[in-house]
Amino acid sequence: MKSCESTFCKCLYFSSQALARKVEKLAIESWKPSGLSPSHAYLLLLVLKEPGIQPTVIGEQLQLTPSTITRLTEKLEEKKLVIRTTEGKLTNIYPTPKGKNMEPILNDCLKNFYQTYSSVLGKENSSRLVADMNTITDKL
Amino acid sequence: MKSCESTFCKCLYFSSQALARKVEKLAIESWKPSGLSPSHAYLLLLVLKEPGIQPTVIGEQLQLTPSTITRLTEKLEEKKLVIRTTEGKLTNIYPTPKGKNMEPILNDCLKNFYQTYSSVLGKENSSRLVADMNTITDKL
DNA sequence: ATCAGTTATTTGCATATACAAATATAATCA
DNA sequence: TGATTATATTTGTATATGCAAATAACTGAT
Repeated sequence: MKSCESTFCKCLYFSSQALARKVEKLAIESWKPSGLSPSHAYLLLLVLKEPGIQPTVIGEQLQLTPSTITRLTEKLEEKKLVIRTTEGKLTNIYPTPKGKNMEPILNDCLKNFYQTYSSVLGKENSSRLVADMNTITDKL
Repeated sequence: MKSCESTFCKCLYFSSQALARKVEKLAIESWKPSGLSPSHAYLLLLVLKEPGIQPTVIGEQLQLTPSTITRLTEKLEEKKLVIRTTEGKLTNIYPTPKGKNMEPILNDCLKNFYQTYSSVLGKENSSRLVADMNTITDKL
């Protein structure tokens, strides 16, 4: 499957959407062993790295809106991987023991994902691309 | 809003998702004058360029699945911008007169969108980025 | 101490998209 | 010709995500 060749399809809209979808597929594949979707997995990784982290902070890190974080967290809570404690207007999210046990497998998945795409694209290329995309995201 | 700075957030998954979301927002803004979402607008542009084009072909061009094309087309049909005619297993999609009238405004939106992002990023940069992203999408 | 404004989180609703299954048609080959 | 396989499209269902509004709590000025 080649990318679109017509004039107007060669634009940032398609390129970015199409790339994101392809990468998402790859990511879903990579995280299958954990039983989590990439977003859930990244959220859990973040909670493991910073136990007690708050939804807003997670949202900034993952570049997702607060409501999305709420939804993702709910699901992780259902699966008993994290717990939320609320005091005042703040909510803290902590990993449960079950969540902590996931750490090694999550790291494996992450490493796998990284290796898969960087072997396809080359380490240089892929990290340059990532850097470029981040720069541009910030600029827009 | 700066991009994520933790190690594992600096990966292709986040970069591509975040970029796609930002670009989508920009695109939504650009296409507002047409009253269509970017996907609908691009689909209509394609139908205007190739009247009678088939869903499968559109899907290849826009890099969306057939079912998504069906859904997008349905909405354009509701708005009386296109019509579908089915003979045998094939479906042809044609612009209606009302759809044809949209062409100038759609082209304006397209031009606007393009100019907005290339003025932010620089013409060189943005077309290189698009090219890179397409290459990588094809490789993955 | 109270009221206005600000911040953090959640909820209700809407959208875009995909996958898998269903349907319908066409093509091939024995 | 008839059976099987392949192709095109649609439908049912599920997911991720966002926006806007609702809650709830904190902050600061008077």
